[in-house]
Amino acid sequence: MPNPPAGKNPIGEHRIVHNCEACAVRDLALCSGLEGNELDDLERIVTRIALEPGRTLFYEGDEARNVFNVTSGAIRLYKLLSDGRRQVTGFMLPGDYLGLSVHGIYAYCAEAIGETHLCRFPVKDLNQLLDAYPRLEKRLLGMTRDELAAAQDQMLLLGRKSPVEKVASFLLDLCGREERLGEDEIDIVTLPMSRSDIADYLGLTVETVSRTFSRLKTEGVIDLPESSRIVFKERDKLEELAEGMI
Amino acid sequence: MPNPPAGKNPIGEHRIVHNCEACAVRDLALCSGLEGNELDDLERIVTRIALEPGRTLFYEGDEARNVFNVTSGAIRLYKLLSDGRRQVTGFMLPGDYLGLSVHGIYAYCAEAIGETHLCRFPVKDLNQLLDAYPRLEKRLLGMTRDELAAAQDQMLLLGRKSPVEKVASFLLDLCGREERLGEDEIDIVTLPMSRSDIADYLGLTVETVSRTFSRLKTEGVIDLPESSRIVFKERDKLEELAEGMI
DNA sequence: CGTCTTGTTGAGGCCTATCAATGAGCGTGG
DNA sequence: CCACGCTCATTGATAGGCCTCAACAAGACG
Repeated sequence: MPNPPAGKNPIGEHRIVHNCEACAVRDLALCSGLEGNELDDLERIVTRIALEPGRTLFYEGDEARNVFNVTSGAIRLYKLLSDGRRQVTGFMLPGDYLGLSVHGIYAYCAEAIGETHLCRFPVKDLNQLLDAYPRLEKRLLGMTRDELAAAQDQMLLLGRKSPVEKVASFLLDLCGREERLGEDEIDIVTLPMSRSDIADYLGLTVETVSRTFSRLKTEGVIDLPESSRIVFKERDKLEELAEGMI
Repeated sequence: MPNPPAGKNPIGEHRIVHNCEACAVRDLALCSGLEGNELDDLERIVTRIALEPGRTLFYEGDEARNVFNVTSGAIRLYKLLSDGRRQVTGFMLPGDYLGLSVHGIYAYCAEAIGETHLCRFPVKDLNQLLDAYPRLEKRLLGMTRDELAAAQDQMLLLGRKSPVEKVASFLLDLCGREERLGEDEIDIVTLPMSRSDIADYLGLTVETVSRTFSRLKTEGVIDLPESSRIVFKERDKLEELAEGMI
């Protein structure tokens, strides 16, 4: 079931895996735990799309016609204040599901960070499947619940943690997620997002984020071979920092 | 519907309204939209409980055996850091549902603010009902989704809003919720929680919260006849403040 | 090689946290 | 009934940390 052009680069698309069975995020995504008919029916309503870096998937306030599953790349979700202040509410990595809507309206903006591939499901069709396959609905509930729990952790971070604690938590969290994706380079994190994205995610400024990275490097807790690669040199200390135990 | 002693006093329990049909939060809670058999079965597994002020319902990390629906009073949900810093992640009012768990473990602490009544549902029993009644599962998904959207708003608040903007947003939000509960005193909000609760909810200190209330009062935006009663004198301005438009 | 974007580092000021004192409300007990 | 002590809220003074502004460095790209 190929394939849909998006962005300027439709060529990339036919390289995308076409069937759920072989999908890289098979065990993480919405489709996790489904079998046979369920998967076939899901596949019937899915469209694979690709986004080039910086491309907007949807805006807060748009009519929520679709939900998505990231299969590769990364998406930033964010909300804006009228004067341009931005809060990144999440980074969606392969396996993550996005498209939260309230009253049929998207609750945040979604933008591709790098080149990103997603599965797109029309809400209308998906709702029918939810009725037919309780397991799918349970999966959706589970993913929503997990995301809510993550949001609560983030509230603790935003409201009560210091900049170092925020950065340490962020790095460890990202590391955990990359591990779950099968990245076996333990203790090395690759940051797909910019300092400005990180700052807006942690409720800080770019300068503070940058200074904090530098400080952690100076103290020997991390190494920073490139600006987008973090090596954990003292994971224990990082974990203590993240929990405010230092 | 009087009134109930609590905590140590199981006697209170039988005084609480016994049937969902007559429940005050019938249209807000988990049970909203259910009928006949569904409601009967739900009623079969429910226990009404009462909590005195300050009483803990459960701790973060406890095994999550139950979920709850607030029927009267108010609950604060919070998370703690090892050194005692606290982040209140939400205030649960009548009609709200609580008991979020991940891997069967509660994701936050829950404490009664004032005298509070709740419906308690054993997760085990509820899960069986979810299988039998898709509508109930949809309702649960809907409530979880709404709460996730609220959490994202709160992230924006915590990460990017100034103290005045935080307080203004908080007051308006609370007002909206009280209105939905049928409080018809428009433009008057009764705060069930302390300044310290508010501070820990907004990522501020008590002093800053107090100063901000005073400032809003001085500027004529609100009135403050008692420390727990807020009168909106210029709602428009408050709304502008909340969205950072001033 | 120049330009643009992104990241890092520096200097300074403002805002909020901190520390401290006072005031208000409430229950208890004299 | 009022005095007392307790908790909670408010207000004041101070200081420290993060943001702001600014300059510089490092890549990315044509």
